[in-house]
Amino acid sequence: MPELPEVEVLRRSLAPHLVGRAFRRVEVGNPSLREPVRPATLRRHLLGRRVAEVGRRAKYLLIGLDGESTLALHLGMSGRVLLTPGASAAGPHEHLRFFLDDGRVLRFRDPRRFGLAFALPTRRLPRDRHFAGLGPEPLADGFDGATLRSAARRRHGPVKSFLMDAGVVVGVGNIYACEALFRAGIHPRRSVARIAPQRWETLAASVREVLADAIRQGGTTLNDFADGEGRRGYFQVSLAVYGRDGETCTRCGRAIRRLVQSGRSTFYCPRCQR
DNA sequence: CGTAGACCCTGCGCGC
DNA sequence: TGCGCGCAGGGTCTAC
Repeated sequence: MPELPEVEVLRRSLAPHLVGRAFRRVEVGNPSLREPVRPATLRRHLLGRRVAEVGRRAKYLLIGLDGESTLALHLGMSGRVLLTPGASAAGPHEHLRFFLDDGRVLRFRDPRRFGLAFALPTRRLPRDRHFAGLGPEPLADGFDGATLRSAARRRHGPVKSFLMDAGVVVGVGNIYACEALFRAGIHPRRSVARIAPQRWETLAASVREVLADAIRQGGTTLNDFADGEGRRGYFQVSLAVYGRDGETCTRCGRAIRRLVQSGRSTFYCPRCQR
């Protein structure tokens, strides 16, 4: 479900409600996410602490507590985080519940259980194995064509897989990789060794633009994405290629095609993308 | 070293 | 209606 825009939309929806709140209780249902949830560790870091900030790194939601500890949540493919007014019963696949001092409950639901939830001292975060190998944030200052071009040195393979490599740039998943390549007019199978410097600039700009547009429109709700208060996104109506196999290209009218790269579907326009 | 494929898990929509 | 298949927004590990 979530790429960078969806996590960012979630972050923005949660921040005003979480900042200043304290954690009263932590309940763990099924602890077997991608890595086992450790209830005792969560409680040690969270209980009695107040939320100082709600941040994001790559596709991780980072809830900072009193500047000392951080709760990291990753939504995997099917994760959702919801803030509800009261302590109603756990819904299906609701694996975590965080009870706040204002009576509200932060709930983590994830049917496929590819998600993650862990807490750690904030100062250790940069060296933590989940974050240590991550590339730059595409929406931060300094991300440009040169960033991508230098990451592509001594590499080969298709540009689409390259864009989805979190060591190159974070937050770009299957939807936005397809959309950015369409905007840049680059064929997803093109080798990174055969992209001219100017086209790297175009691609970097396209990545930033498509992510920013998606955030502005509340993210992409293909199935069930919603922010912390249950509001759905509407960027899906702006998707130019993703999921549009066989439909016409909005720019040239040719049929959008689908192919498979590294086991993932890729959608592209055979005329607009070279 | 970098890259491709299998794999983790559940739910949904489709064709038969 | 029921069933099997393919597919799904992510990331990691292994084999080349």
